[in-house]
Amino acid sequence: MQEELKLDADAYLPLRDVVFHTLRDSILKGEMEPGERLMEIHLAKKLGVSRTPIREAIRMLEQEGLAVIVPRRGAQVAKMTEKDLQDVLEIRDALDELAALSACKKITPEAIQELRDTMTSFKDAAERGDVREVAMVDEKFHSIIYKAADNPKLMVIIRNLKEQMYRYRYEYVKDNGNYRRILEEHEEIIRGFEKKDSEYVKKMMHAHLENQVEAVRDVIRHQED
Amino acid sequence: MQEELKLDADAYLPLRDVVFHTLRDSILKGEMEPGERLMEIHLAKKLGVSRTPIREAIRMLEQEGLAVIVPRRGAQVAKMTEKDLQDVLEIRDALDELAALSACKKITPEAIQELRDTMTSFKDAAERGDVREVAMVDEKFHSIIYKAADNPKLMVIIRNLKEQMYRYRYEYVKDNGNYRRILEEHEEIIRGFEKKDSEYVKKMMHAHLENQVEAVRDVIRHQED
DNA sequence: AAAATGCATTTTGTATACAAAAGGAGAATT
DNA sequence: AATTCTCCTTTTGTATACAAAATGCATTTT
Repeated sequence: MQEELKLDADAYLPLRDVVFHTLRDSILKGEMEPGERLMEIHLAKKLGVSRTPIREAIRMLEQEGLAVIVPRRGAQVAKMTEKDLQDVLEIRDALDELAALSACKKITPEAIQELRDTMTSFKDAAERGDVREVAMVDEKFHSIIYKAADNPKLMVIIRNLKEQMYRYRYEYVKDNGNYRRILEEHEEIIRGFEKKDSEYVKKMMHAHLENQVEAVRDVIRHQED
Repeated sequence: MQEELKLDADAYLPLRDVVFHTLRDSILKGEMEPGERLMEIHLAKKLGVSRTPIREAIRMLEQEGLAVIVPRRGAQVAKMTEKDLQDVLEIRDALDELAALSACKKITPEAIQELRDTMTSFKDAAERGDVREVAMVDEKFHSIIYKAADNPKLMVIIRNLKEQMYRYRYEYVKDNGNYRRILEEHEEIIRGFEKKDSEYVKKMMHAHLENQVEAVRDVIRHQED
């Protein structure tokens, strides 16, 4: 009796969440382009639900910075200028530094081992040329650090910022030439954690982000509006 | 004909915004306490509108971190533990540093003069014992810096974080003993801007925030749950 | 007495209806 | 030809109705 209690905890999901995830993925994958209008009735018909959950999902998207709502005029997929992106990256830089410093103080040997494990997965995926996997492992590496920083609110903010850049980031990890560099930087960061050398970690984390900055900037610069 | 076009631009405000502001003020003023339930029908009757704008307002409050929604169970005014507050302050510290550094690079002589002007207003208000005015002027001082940093997204995030602390901050400025210290710190920060000395500004800004941290921590520590 | 069950009530989730504003196309005016 | 005006369509804002889940309480059961 005791074992089968725990049947799928998220069997029920409010429609607004389903719609939210659907639209969010669409936007992040680039299926819906920046500037594209999000019309309630249209989306409602397309997804087979009423306007209510659509409206709520759109508001959730706005909260994530993925949609912009103008009263009485509806919502559209958020556009980003190069300046916007630069602004976001500046904030991420500051917050990743904070996360790294906090993590440096609090990180456990187990978490450091986890970081090492991701390195192995990263190498594997890189050798296999599995781009999606590489991206996920990279993501995981940083998640471990955020978790070690032990500041949930910080995590939420960083996740939000990342999401806003996500659309423009795709290209970066694709570029195989970067794998080696990323790997080395991760290595350095781990070393910093082991030595509990805050200043070192800080410097390495900035350098690590700096490369992404460059890459993303290229992507956005070459896109046509 | 030309002149009377521009009659009050915000004559029309969606009800959701009106409700949002009403509830937000209630929460910030402490009229609605942390943990208090936000029930749709109840609020709708109380404010004389339907559930729809109430729901949307509640979702906006969640976005600001002032409410917490649990699906199928409704929303309540967000509670904050000391740890939560500490986390928020940590982030604010990092972002205020960023803002100050950016501002230091970009600030104009005019903006510096504006900062000086707020000093005068601050002294005035302090002498008159006008607590509300003191708080507003202090707010303005920092707003000038955020504006000079020229990063709208940063501004939004900081405003959000401030809002989450607001309820717990009231007591701080009330304490007259702090006026002098605040004034001196502002003075130092301005000096840093004038010298374009990033490191100095950074140090002063941290010190400035540190005092708030202490004060707010006291407040939350002495509150009963 | 404690735990489990069932029922009534409350509350949220979703759909739908109607009102009001915005947008666009074509006719009328200059 | 350009501008204004009017009407029609589209779209959002708000209210309301109904369904489904959660909650609380009394009752039953152990």
